[in-house]
Amino acid sequence: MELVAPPTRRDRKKLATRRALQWAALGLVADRGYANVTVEEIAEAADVSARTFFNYFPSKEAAVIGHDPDLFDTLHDAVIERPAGESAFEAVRAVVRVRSERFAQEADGVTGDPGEWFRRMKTVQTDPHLRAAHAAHTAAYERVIVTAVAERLGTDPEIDPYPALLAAAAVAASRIAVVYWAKGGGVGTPAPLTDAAFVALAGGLAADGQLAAALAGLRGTDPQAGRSQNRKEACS
Amino acid sequence: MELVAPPTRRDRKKLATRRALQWAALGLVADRGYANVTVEEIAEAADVSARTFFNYFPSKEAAVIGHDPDLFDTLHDAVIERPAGESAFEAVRAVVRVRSERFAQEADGVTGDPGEWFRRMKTVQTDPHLRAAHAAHTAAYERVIVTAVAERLGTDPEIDPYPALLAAAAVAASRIAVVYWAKGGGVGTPAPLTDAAFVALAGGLAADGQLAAALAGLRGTDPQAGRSQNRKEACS
DNA sequence: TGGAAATCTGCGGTCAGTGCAATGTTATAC
DNA sequence: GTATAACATTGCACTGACCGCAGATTTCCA
Repeated sequence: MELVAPPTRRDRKKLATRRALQWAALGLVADRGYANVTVEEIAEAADVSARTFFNYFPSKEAAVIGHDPDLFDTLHDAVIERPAGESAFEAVRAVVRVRSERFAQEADGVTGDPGEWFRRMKTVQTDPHLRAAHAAHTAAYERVIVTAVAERLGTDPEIDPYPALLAAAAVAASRIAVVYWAKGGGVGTPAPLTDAAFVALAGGLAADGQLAAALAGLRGTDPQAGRSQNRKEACS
Repeated sequence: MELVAPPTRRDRKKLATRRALQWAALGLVADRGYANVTVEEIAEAADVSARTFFNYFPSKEAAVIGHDPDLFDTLHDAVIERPAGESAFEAVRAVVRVRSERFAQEADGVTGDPGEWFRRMKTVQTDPHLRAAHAAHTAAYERVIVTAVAERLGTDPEIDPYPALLAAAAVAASRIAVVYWAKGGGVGTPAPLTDAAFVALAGGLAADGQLAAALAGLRGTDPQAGRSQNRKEACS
């Protein structure tokens, strides 16, 4: 009853194994830290052999991060296929916004436990090794946007820096919005924060005055976040 | 005759070994690709044991990327110690600008061969593994700026997203400026490009009109860059 | 000149990641 | 329903990154 091709039993098993590995990897790492979990243990928890693990993910990092093999192609196409009337800026904003929303949906979706999901996300942002892996992933994301924007504009990204700047701003806005959305407890969707970050970045970071509204939007979404810490504080 | 402490023989040897390892790593990787160079070969080329390699660098990547252990502390302090009259925006811009310039100076400095230096930089930007490592390094750079800005402003970066946005924009501007400066052959310093990227990012990405001047600045610096490619072109 | 301290190195070990070949499982043709 | 092709799983053996340790060597300083 699917749209394109009914997924066969093989496909279903494959997807299940993939999810099991990913979920096991995240869980174990959240419990014990990235360095204290072996691939063998992850595979064990998902009830497959260690060798099979590497048939699904190219590295231990990839399983924890949750690398979707054709996400990037999808994003590329999404930028290209936005209405021709839209500026590149609008097209990228729309695509990134949708991506943030879909990402947030996973918090509820994968299991019925958003709290567990947030715990694991926090791990990814905390562990040094995983932070590095995530940064690499984000950079790849950005590269996809660069080439898509250049293609859309018909310019050569090797010469025209505009696609690079736009992609950097867009990906940064998305990334920061999701982080602060999660810090605020993950209420609703990060889309308004994404928009606010876009406004802040693209509308003029320097003009502190005109920035206030956008930042108020970013801050205001998490009313329960304690302000006890909102004082000067050195962080080592 | 140094300012703080006369470097002892030990220090000099240590620095020399460090540089030798780094230069050997970059050279071998530029020749044969990251995956086709072993730590043992790098150590061999620098005339130390493989075990000693890991006394200098925590990983193979670090040697190629050229991780300076206390660069981040320096940058943190630089942001803090900018004149109190400056806005955070101006302070960060100044620090990032200086950093870009200093980075560019290495092109001539390390050896008398800037061409060789550019060849190796290109490798870092081309090889997937090194791109990932570089992205991770850049993310760490950005984190340092975030905490420094927050400290300077006396806000908590966990709550106030402004430091994160500013740092992201600054680091992105710096990174893109250096890349396009290098693509243009590395004439002069990347500082004007950094400024232009700052203007583009901070002054309003969306307003295509007002952006034209900044981008013209970015493009115009490499007059010899062939415009034969400056046509529509899909990049797979 | 004689230690004290830092550095270099070899050794043994763990674990990530890969190619290969055997085995098991699912899909398909008849 | 069975044969067979296609694909997935697994074990095995191997390379190479990386670390802790302990002994040898070099550099420093009194």
